[in-house]
Amino acid sequence: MGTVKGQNKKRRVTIKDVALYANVGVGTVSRVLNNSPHVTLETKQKVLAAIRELGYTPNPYARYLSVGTSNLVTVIIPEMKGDFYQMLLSGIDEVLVKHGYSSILYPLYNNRRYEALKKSSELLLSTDGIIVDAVSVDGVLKDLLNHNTPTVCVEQESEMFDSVMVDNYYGGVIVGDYFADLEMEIFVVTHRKSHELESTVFDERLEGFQASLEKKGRNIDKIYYVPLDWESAFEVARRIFSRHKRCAIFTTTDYLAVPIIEVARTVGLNVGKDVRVCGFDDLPIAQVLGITTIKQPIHEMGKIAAEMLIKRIKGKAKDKVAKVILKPELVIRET
Amino acid sequence: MGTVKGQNKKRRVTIKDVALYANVGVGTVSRVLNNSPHVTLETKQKVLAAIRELGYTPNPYARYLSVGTSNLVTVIIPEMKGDFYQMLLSGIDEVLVKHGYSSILYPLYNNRRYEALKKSSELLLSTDGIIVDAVSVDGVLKDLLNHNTPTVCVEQESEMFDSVMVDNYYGGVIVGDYFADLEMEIFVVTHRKSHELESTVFDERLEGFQASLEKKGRNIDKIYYVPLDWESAFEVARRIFSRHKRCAIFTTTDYLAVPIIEVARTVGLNVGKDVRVCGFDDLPIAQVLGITTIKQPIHEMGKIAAEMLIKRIKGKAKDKVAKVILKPELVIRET
DNA sequence: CTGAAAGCGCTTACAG
DNA sequence: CTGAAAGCGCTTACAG
Repeated sequence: MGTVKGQNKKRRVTIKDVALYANVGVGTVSRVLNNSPHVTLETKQKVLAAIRELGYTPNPYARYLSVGTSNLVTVIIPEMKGDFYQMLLSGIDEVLVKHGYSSILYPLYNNRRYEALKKSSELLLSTDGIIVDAVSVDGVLKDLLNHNTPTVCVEQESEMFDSVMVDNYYGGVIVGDYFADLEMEIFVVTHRKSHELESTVFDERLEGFQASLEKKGRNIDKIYYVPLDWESAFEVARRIFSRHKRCAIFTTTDYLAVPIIEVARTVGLNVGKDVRVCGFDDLPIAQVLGITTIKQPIHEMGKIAAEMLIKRIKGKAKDKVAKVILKPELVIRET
Repeated sequence: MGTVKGQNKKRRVTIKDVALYANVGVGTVSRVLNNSPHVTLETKQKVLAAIRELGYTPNPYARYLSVGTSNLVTVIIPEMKGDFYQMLLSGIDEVLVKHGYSSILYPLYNNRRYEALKKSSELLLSTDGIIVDAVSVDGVLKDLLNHNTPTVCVEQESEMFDSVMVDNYYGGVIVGDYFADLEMEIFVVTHRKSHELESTVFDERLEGFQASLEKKGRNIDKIYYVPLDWESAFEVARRIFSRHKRCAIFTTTDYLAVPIIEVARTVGLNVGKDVRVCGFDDLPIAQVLGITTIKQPIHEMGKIAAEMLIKRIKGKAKDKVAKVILKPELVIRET
């Protein structure tokens, strides 16, 4: 079965081997591989048999080189904890799949992964398109992104690429308007962008909140900055409730609201009355725990991003950079 | 800059253009691209300048075709919620990066993504190696995986590939031994594998638990099956504690323990006394909430998987399929 | 319907 | 140190 040519190194079986084995030209093999209608059933079966016998698998890189398209889209996200990214990605996938594309994920949740991306950026970023959530395309990713490959940004603005985002500042304003009338101390639990891979959305939400409060003659009594994990949020929550039995807390994401509520309830406070909590995002968990929050259309945002990208890929987009800004809204629940 | 040859379609600038522009051969351009030491500083700078002027970016697919290696490893996981995968991936990355590889992630959290994987499997799975967590390689992925590309399995056994996992059955046994002495009703909250993309670890843990209990003459009073999300776990928790004020609950992952404890505490039960809860995994959240649990070395498991894979890639592994089974251990905390 | 051949954009011995 | 050329494994007009 096919003379091994001299060396005993395993040589990959190629389309040529198949052609030889099936007694046809490589073009014909390629045609059955690509389901071309212009092949006799007979030859087709001959080729298929050869493929099976030889255990042939096509080399996609060669194909790509030839046709110049991978049907792959790279999605870059800053981390993968929580429900947010799964929701976003499912929106993206919904439209991508419809157009025959698949997505690969690249979470940039620490510096090591950033370094790895830089090293292998070429292959990872040479897909047909790129969607970047939160991680700054005009900043850290600037030198990695190729201006010629279609790119769209989510949760951030960009001078170079299309973008879709929720008006985070405005979301903060809504919460401020809501909290301003409450006769209690006002705290914020948020995450401050601490290194360049992180998102700025939390800061924007905080700014809007602050501005709205000021306008109404109130101010934030204290801001607690925490890393984006529950361990830290739990600690802060314990600290808060050991001193304060009555307060309103704005957590700039529902993710951080969960521990706050857990601790408040554990120490016996009446959440919704003595303690008021407002989150952001409207993650599934917010519905379960009855968290008052700012709803943003995550799934929708993913769909829009993918649609913008497809447009760019197909060359149907305008030259000008497009920008879609979605409005968030307040959802009042028990907390 | 550079005459457009006839048509006005944007043609990608290639190594040839650079060579022409810099007045050198393509081989030389390639050499500076790959940091070959055999280039004069002078020509190197000439080439670099040309690259900059022309805005050249190399085509990685062509490179791959030529050298036959991508330095990329594909990691397939069943979902991305919770801390587990980030821990696993960081273990994998730690050793991968050391060897010059980068990882791309493919979460298979729903059927659409599975279909997309099938469609684009060639490119996605033609990296230098593959690590598959939980999703059955001998089952659903069987026809997608190429026997020639190095592959290692995590959290599952395989007849074809190397694997590393924790002894989940034994972990269940430990919990059983621990619960058998408790004089209260025994419940289980777990997830049952409901479609083929999901993991079987929960079932294995449950089996071990059941076996151990039986041996000691006890049995599970009720098993609650839930989807792997908090929404459902919260519901079940409310159901349980509306009827039972005293019980021991084994949740087959810490992830499911969180809502249980939250609800128990909310309704005023003394968790650790009236209500006992034991989780599985020892996720960070388990430490924060003081959850008694079965600790499994997730990060370590990732490292081992990557090391096995590297061995296969370098051809240094034995022919026989390797299997590493790690032992879990009980960590007693407040609950 | 099918084969021979050119081409995709790189890398890498091989000469010089 | 550097250039010309072969080769990586496909696809796709072009003839037939």
